[in-house]
Amino acid sequence: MDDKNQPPPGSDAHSGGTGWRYPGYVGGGISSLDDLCAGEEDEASILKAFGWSIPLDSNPIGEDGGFRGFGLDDAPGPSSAMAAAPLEDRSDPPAASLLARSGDAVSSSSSEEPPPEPDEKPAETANKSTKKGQKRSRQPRFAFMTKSEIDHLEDGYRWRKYGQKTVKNSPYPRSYYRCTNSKCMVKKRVERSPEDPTIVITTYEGQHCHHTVSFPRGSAYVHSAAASAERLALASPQLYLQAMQFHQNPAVGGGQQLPQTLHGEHQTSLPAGTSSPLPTDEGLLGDMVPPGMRNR
DNA sequence: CGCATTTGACCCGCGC
DNA sequence: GCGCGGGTCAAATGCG
Repeated sequence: MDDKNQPPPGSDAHSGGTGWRYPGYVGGGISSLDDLCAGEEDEASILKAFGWSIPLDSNPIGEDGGFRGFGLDDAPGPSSAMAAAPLEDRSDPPAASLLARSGDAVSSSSSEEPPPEPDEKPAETANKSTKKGQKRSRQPRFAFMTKSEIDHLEDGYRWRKYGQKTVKNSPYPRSYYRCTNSKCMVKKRVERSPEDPTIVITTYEGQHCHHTVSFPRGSAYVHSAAASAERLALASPQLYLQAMQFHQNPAVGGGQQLPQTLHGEHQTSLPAGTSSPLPTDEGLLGDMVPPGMRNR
């Protein structure tokens, strides 16, 4: 433990590019963010919202990296492997498997879908075992890879790091973050690909039940395309999907072009794994989607 | 002072 | 049953 977390000095945050894939998305289920918080862990609905029952194969995007993302034309990045896929969780060789699986049978795992977790909290006796025994509830997860110098990409939410661990098949530590919103159970794991240190693998677990925190535009805040992309995917898979379709069939989007912020510098492989209303954050949309595409 | 990060310990599930 | 490895906790520490 000595390495990581510190972006190389001078590294200007983002760089590189990637192509990406996504697991497919089935909308619906949650009508508002508040529903999520209200339900406080209504895993069933969350699961539905995530739509993990959709096989990765349904991915409209071409095979391995065939698709390179929002008009990332000259994306020099390894257009091959960027992937975003529902994770089956545990016992998986992090990056390697993620990459490997992104192309094939992820469907089986996703369709298998983690049963709404019996989650019958055993007598919530406020003892230690409860905290931990809280049954490592398996919330749907999805991961995506971003070629970036920095580990913790800004995504519009505030995260508190609660742990860091060295993982077996990687020389890089894995960091664990939790949304600072007390009612929000979303977690996030960040690690670097052992194969390509320039790639950051971010795994989200759960879904935000609140809007993004203020996003200081124009500030020193890292406001990259990648960050925006992440936020978009997290906040609105539908929109995200549209954006993707748009990319593939410009006609869908009225032939407009995607914002330039998506060209160059930082590219992110994204999933469309969540379902929730759009964030109130206009900035994000402004970056990601042409006004005409916004559905609200 | 409040909040975020660090870090060692602990817990838990899984494979052997 | 045991050991391993991943995930989480929580006290200590740092920082704005």
